[in-house]
Amino acid sequence: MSTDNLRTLFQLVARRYGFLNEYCCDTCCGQDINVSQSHILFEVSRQHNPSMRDVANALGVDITTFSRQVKALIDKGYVLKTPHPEDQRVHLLSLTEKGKGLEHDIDDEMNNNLEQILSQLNDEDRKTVTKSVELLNTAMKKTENLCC
Amino acid sequence: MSTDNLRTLFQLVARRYGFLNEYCCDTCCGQDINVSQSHILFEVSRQHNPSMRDVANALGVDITTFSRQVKALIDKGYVLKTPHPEDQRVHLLSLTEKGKGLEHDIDDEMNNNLEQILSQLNDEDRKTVTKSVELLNTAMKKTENLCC
DNA sequence: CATTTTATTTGCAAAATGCAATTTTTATTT
DNA sequence: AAATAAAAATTGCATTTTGCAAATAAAATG
Repeated sequence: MSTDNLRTLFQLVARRYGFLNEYCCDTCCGQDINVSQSHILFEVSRQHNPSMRDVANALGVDITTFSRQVKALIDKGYVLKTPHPEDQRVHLLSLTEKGKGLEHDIDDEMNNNLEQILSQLNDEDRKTVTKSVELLNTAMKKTENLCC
Repeated sequence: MSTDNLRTLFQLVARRYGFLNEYCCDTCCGQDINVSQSHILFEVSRQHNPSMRDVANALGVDITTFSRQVKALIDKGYVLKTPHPEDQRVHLLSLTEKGKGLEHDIDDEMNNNLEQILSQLNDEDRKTVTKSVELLNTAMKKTENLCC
């Protein structure tokens, strides 16, 4: 069927998914936040009161760049930063109601678009893909030491 | 099994694949080129004598930024730019031998790492994943109007 | 032949990046 | 308990990246 190697297939899917991310980020918030800021919303929403470092590490970005992006999100009213009750060095991140709203909108839009993509497949293929993404997550998590 | 929604699963896989990309790019060329330049190598290698615009469009990047990144790749000896024989406005891109070598190294490294990730799966799951990436590519290609 | 369109490049200003150094707080050592 | 080291986060600063607007050059259109 396809003559492309594994890397090529992954590369193209990742690229197209990246386009979808940009598109949904734009659609949901105009130009109020950029894509890397939407990644921060996603990760803060996923984790429970993470520290700055937690999120920066998860996203694989430099902590100093991250610090400034978070400040931008705070200024825009999407994120809160509260000192850790037992360790004043640490600042915990959370989403404001506005931030939760935006993150929810983006998540919705992304899921809708992914549904639309998967709707091209028959039920069996669809299940195959869904299962594969889970398999991939598990396998990649185990192999995390490969890159970072 | 997993309680994450579709978007979350995709987001994490895409993120991890991005890490892999950075890692392989670093491993193969030190700091001689950056990740977006490696994307250019990948795309120029895939297409047959594409124009500037062809590649910029495929990668979804602004043509002016692209123009400068290509210039950097030319200066480093990875890419050639030759005028289109029938339309002097158009410049065709190709890889030098050095560029082909680097692209090949990165491709190799990426495939090896992906193999290592998939090696955690049994044969059936592995086939499931491989087939899914192909299915996804096809479905995403058809739905391309969604975002760009 | 004049005008428009297309491909690409540059000017320029804004944004993002990351290293080094700093500040603040906690942990460790003696 | 004082001194030192380590950790979390921020800021200074210089470099790189970005993208819009304008410019250039060549082809297409009228």
